[in-house]
Amino acid sequence: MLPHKKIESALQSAVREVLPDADVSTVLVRPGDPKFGDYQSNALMSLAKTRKLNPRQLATDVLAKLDLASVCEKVEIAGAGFLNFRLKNSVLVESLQAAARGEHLFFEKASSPKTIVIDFSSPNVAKPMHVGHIRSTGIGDALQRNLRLLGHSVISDNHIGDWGTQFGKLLLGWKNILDRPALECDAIAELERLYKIINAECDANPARLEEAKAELVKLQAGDAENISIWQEMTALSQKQFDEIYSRLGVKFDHALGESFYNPWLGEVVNDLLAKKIARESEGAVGVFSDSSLPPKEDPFLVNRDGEWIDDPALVRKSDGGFNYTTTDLATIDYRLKTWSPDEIVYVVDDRQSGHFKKLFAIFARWKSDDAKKVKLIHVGFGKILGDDGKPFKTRSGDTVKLGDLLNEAVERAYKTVSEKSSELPEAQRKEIARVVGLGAVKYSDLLPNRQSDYIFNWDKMLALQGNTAPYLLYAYARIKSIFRKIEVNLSLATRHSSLVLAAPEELTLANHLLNFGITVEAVAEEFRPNFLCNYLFELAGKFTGFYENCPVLKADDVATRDSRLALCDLTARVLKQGLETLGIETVEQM
RNA sequence: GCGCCCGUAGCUCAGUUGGAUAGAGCACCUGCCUUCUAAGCAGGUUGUCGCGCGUUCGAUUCGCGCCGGGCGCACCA
Repeated sequence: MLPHKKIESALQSAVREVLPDADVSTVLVRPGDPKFGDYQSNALMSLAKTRKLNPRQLATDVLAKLDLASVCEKVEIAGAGFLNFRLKNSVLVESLQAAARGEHLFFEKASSPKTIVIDFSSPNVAKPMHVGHIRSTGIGDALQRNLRLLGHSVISDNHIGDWGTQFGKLLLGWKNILDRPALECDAIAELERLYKIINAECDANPARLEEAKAELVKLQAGDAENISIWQEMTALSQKQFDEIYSRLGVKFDHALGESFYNPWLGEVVNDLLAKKIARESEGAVGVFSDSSLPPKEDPFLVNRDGEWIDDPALVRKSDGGFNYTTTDLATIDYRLKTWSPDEIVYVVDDRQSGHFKKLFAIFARWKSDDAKKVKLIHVGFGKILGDDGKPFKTRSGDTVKLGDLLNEAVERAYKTVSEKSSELPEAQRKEIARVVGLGAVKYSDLLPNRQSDYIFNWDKMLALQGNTAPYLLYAYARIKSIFRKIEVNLSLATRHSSLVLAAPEELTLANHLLNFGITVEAVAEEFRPNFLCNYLFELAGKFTGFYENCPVLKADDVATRDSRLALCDLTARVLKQGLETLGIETVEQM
């Protein structure tokens, strides 16, 4: 058990002795200001507050029942009622040695693993994946990796947009103006061309729009020719998706697109109608407010000029077609029946938060028993902006294609690595550029708090100074460089050497290694990969402090050298594991 | 109009149950390569945490009201 868990557990039982009815689940310890100790807890102050007790007195009482002699130095009460803990050096050393022996890597599997469906990426068929997809794809992948690391059973599902009104226009275009050679050359570009032309025609000419709608109706009715064309378009798009995902190293357990749920949509609407959850309105079918909430909190009401009016979620259009709410309801139902998850997590743009509020509310009304068994979570994120603070576009005003973006990142990284490390063979520089370029894009997207919009900046993400992927990869490469300079069997020997932690930089680094688990748990708790980014940046910084001040290969004696080698090795392993959890590869040299 | 999100150093952003003196990077200045990768490090300067009120022993964090910005608001997803 990791030291902070031992402290927590002892503290919780001490609290139970003093306050038998207290909920100790919030009695936690956190890394604190090193000046006060290695860990601190402020939980007693909030406990005292709700019970109107004197916080310092409560701390004193709890302290009297607290037995941590084997783990900590003397526990101190400070300020209004903080508890400060400082680990015994022997405990710190033993924890690192256990890690060096391969017994753990400073994190523990969840005590009660959950089954979690995570829904992310969701690109659209017949459209190029664009820069915006990096957000859902990168955050979603980092979260699935993080949750898996903690031992949860994760089912990732790519809810591809392979069904919907755009196919009416695409079919019309395919039948009338398809350029076969162009399709074979660049399928997505050709499909995009068809869509743009027909879309413009539909805007200008209502008759054209009717033609497109007719194609859509035929498709939805199962017309053989239209189905066959649709299948070809889907297959061509899947090739594009596979190529991007393979570059990004992103894997899905399933890719059940919208079309998969098509057979159940009619039933969903009929059931909603039968249960009086939905009703007809202006020829469409929608779910309206059930007046169970005050208007302000009711997702099915909106205020127009001082008056609360209906803002329903439509589940069937007046032309008989279905909306994405219908598909999403069928999807939740399918997922519950198929996987019985504890949670379903949607990594989708924050602008759709209104949709998810409605969706979750409808599901709770539709299948209230099932809804109690699952937590539906919308993990939203902000937009990517350009220098001007407006949505990130190319110079000509088009959306930036994801493939182009990745190419440019790798090219820029190649230029830098060729300048800085011209002595490396070209093939190796290319590989470094690939890892650094892709890592930089992913990392810069994961670093900001996901809720906020962020400004895209090539120079910043590829900079080697500051909180960037290249900086972290560089720290890793410097460690690996040390190991290249020693014999192989010596590096094996260090795994069993005993550690001596004496220099302040060694202690700081060692303590920080111990916080890896707290960090990945926080990421999983709040679905915020940026916590891990910041942890790794601090780790790299603390390693650099150690690296500058504590010679490893030229240490004064063999024991110190081996101890420091072990510390280097552990740091490298945590960096590698952390980056891998963010979906970022490492290089041995750069 | 109503709802949601945001407002922290000159710029870009962190800030984990409310907690101890609010932090990074960039930029600017000064140093450090006959010692493990200088793509690095050390030091210096930088704040009415949008404004006000409230809750609290304690508020950047919670509540209310303003101001400023973004997004959303029935047959697209």
